[in-house]
Amino acid sequence: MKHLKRWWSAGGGLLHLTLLLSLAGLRVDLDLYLLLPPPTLLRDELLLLGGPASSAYALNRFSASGGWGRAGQLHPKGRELDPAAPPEGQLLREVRALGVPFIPRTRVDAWLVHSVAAGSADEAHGLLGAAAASSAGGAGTSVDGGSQAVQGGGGDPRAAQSGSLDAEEEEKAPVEPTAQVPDAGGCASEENEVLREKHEAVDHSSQREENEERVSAQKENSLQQNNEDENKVAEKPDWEAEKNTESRNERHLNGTDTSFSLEDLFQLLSSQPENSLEGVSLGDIPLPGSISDGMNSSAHHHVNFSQAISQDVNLHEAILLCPNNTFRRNPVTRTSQSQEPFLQLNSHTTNPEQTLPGTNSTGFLSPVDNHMRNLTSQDLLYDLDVNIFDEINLMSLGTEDDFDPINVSQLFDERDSDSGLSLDSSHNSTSVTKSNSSHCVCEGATGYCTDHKSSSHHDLEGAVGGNYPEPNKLCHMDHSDSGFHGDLTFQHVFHNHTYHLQPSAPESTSEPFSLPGRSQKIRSRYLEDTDRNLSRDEWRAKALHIPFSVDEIVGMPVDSFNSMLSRYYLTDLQVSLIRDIRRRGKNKVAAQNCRKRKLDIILNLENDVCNLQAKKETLKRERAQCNKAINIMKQKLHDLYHDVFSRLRDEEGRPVNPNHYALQCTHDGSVLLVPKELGASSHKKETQKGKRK
DNA sequence: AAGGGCTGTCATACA
DNA sequence: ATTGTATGACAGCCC
Repeated sequence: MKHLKRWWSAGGGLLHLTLLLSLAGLRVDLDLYLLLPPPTLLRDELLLLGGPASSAYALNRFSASGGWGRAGQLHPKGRELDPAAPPEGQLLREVRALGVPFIPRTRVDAWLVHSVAAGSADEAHGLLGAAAASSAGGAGTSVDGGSQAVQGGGGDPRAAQSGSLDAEEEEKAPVEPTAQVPDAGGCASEENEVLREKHEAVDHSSQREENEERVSAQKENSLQQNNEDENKVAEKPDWEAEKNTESRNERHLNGTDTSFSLEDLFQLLSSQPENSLEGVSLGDIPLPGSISDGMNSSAHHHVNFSQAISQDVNLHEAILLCPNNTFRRNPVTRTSQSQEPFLQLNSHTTNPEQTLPGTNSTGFLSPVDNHMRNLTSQDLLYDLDVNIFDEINLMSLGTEDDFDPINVSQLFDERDSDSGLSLDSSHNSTSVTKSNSSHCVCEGATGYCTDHKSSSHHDLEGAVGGNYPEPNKLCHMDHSDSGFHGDLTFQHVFHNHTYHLQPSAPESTSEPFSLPGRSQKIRSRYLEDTDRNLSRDEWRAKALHIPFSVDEIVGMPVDSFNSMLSRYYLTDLQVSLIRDIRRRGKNKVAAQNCRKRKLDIILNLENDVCNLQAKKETLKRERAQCNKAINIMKQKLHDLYHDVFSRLRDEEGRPVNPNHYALQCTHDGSVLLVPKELGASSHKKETQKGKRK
């Protein structure tokens, strides 16, 4: 934390940092995510360092803060900004106001957003805000404060600053510590204190006063204007953003990529005097290619910035193509190692110097860079206040795709509550799909999805885990392996788009986003619905940043499952949750099978009943027929009997009385006329003899 | 609003 | 002892 404070307090260092953040903000959604370890590892490393960032601590903070009180400061619904909400960071709110997933997936991502938004980097806000807004609104979705900042930055740098500052003040004004949010009140005030400290670290009081005056005047029109901007942007066709991406990809594929790279930006910025950098916005930078072309019209500012920000690929190109880059690795190797979270931790520590070789060459970021270079990973992690990490963690949770902190808190608090959502609910047609992964692959060498739809993918799939490779493909985690390589910082690149390509995911369906003609509102609605369709376990896994998908956890063989648990460095809480997810998932499938089986049994029994009833009717008919035949035969026998007796005569010629005599058949086939008494007795004797035999 | 169906989850027993 | 499976019971959601 002291390093951070040093950064904040040191003017030049702060400028460098803010510029670094600004530049990183161009790829906050990408580069920093690549360079930083997953929060789990951060927390674990903190735990190893003796820090209180254990899972239990996190949970305690979680519960102590009123569930997701802190995270609740972040608007669960991106577009519906609550003016009374506590400060969550201007940039964050701007981005979230865009309704697009500018999502800090890592704690440091969130920290970047949070820190910059805290007001200590106002001079960079024009850059970062515009960059973030453009990054988030890469598909031409910039609205609200973000668009204001961007539009201001496009024409006049000062206007860009003021625009972003205005937007910031607009957002901050209603969220003063006295914000009337009961559930997050305590946390809000606490966080506001932190924000205030950060504000005091950098003196922008004069600007703030000016802006506050403007805010009071513009406050009334802000919401209306935001709505207008939103509607305006919402009507922008999707093909516009896709067109930019396609053109960029085309240029990249043709090897004539003249697009604006971060390396260019570094050089441009480094060529500027440090003092003048404060007023630098992207609008001042002569952006080559289509970007600069688009800058001619202020009406296309946010689009141009989208283009500029969408050059995130070029950051990787700048890194990958750097001649000093000793950590470049062939894609196969990177892919093979792209799934190891632990390596992301290493990449985190190597981030400052290894991921920005161009900055070293230019010496642009030397103060910060040197400072960062002197820091070990433990220093960085230990110096960063654990509370910050927890905040960031919650923020990152809260900012991920309309994340509803209340829901998550309920997920943890109310074990008995049922979401009523099946796993398949996330696999329905509205689920985020991986069909867009091909789009990501086309992004070029980085293979990273830069548009917001891809970002949402990462949130939905990456956070929960997406499609990780089978454990046998995973690199074995070895903390003692200090010989990490900087190229591991790119693991997420391949990791992300690789598991997007995994065809095994049952939820893979065609993404509606790829359909032309759909409005941004539909997209946002779609994202919201998609998030809502996340099952409880998926939310839980997402909340704990478990790097496996629920389907994987459930469907994995026990050997692979145990191997996976042993290979990954997971907290007890994560392991417990994974086992619970597996148990619940298995049991859910078992219950489904059980019910299906029960239904089948019932159906079979009903069929049996029907068949037996039919058979019974048939047997009844047969019995009736048999009885009828028997009666006929009886009648015939009776008639024959009387006919025979009518013809019989005794020795005196008199008719034989059938009541006194009976006809008896012998074994030799002859028929005897015997008196009934003798016949009865003889019959008895024969039967007795037969029994004796 | 009541009720039935569906689903997820838990507890328990058993293999 | 652990794990998976089966099933009754319960609760929540939806129609």
